Amino acid sequence: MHDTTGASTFAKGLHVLECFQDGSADLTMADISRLTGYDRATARRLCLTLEAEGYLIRTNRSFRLAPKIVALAGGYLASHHIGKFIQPVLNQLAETLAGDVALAVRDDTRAVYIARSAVSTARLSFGFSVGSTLPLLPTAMGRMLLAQCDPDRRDTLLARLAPQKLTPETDMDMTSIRARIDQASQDGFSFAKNEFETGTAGLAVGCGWINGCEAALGMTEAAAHFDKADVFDTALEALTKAAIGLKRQM
Amino acid sequence: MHDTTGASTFAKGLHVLECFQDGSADLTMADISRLTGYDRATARRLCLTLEAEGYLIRTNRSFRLAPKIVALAGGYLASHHIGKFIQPVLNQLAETLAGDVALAVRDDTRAVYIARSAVSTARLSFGFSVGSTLPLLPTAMGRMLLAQCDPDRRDTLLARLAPQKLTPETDMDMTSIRARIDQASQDGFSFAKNEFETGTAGLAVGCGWINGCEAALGMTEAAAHFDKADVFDTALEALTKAAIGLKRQM
DNA sequence: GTTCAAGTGTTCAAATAACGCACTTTTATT
DNA sequence: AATAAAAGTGCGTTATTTGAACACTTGAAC
Repeated sequence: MHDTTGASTFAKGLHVLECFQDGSADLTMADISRLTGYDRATARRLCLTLEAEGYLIRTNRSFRLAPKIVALAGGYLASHHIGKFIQPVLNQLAETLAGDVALAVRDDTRAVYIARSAVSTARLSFGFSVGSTLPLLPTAMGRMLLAQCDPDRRDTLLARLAPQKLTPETDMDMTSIRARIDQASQDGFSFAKNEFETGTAGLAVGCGWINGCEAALGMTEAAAHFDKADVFDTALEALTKAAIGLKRQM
Repeated sequence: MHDTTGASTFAKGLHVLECFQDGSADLTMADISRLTGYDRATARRLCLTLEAEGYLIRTNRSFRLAPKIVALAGGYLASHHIGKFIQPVLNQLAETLAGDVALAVRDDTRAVYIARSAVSTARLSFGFSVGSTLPLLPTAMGRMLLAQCDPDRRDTLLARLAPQKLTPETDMDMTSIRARIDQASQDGFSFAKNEFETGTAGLAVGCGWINGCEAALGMTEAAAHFDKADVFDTALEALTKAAIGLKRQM
């Protein structure tokens, strides 16, 4: 039975690469065989190919990602002018708000940071960087991204997603989450506090589409920071303005 | 003739992905077939697999990178604590120097930016981002990376590299370049001006190794900026101090 | 030092996935 | 309408991938 519309060996190899996605530093061939479910011999061939092609580095018996993968991501960032046009806007915004801001796009059921800026006086180092991912349901970013999807797409996605209790305050009720997304769609912004990580809050506004992917611009801060209404309003206004500037360039 | 120590189909697929590395926005299947030399049918199977796995997005007949590749790069960055520990140091440094700083590692014959920070008052937007690559020979970053290689590795690399005339001032003499690298190795820093891009200069210091890859910390500025000796000295000192702080965390 | 468990390397015949040609269809251009 | 370039399809051939079996290495425990 031939399926001439795909290369299954290649797909398997990509699955091996994806094992390293969540930052798990070191994986042995045996780990990868278990994670992917492929035979040990198969996992071995794929790992060796990745090593030969410069995507993995081996030390003793464990493999790690090589920086080559970052260069590939650079292709995405360059083709969308992230360095040249987007990043300066985010730097400006971070300084204005004296905080931590990021631009994210939706990749299937998660948000991916594609640019980020923070001032050194930021109260916390959240540990996010370009390439960091966030779940869609419990974050302002994620909800704003969902709010930007057309209704069909949004329904399809929501049907595939189930809330996970990340903190005591994570909203676990899909009806309620759906309502917040609808609200975000109307308001043009979304706010979430203590739902993803206790003590932190996020505020996000829509930012158009990047090559067909919904984009959102957001700010992450200590939860208490947004308590004063004027702080919230200032941030929202600055984000909104910046988003308009960004949309013009994409 | 079997070679059981590799998966050639997988390697071909990776080569297809690499076509998008240099920021070429859109490629058709025919483009990819030409670029890789693979039969059109082969290129098609690989492209469709990449699309199905979420790495490429198709619009009409052209493919572009999807943000998923950025999330994979995030795995590299997270496993090396770039967001949490390295980035804050770079932010601080960029503010101190009121400029554009970056941490790069060597990936074979090029430098890859793995973190970057700039203040919004920076005179120019150089257009670099995480994932941007630089040639090793005509840049301060690249020379500093080569300076950190052990002599054997350095020789092997230099034998594979040929200078390219990027500006009228690009040093094209390998003997001279080799001398500058030796100098960098002794001094602990490297400086290059107008060799990569007219009007810009770079200053870089060594920054240890990240998972076996040489790393360097550098600053990019308008060429004239470094003319005053005290500016140069201040920058060098700040870079050196920051590099020591970074090395402690890696 | 010995034992054991877990991981790794190697081989080979069988299975099957990939190949690439030839042909058709679609799309854009003139 | 005519043309060229790109994309999609089917299929016999080929060669790559597969996975079980066996051997080797490593490191921890005792």
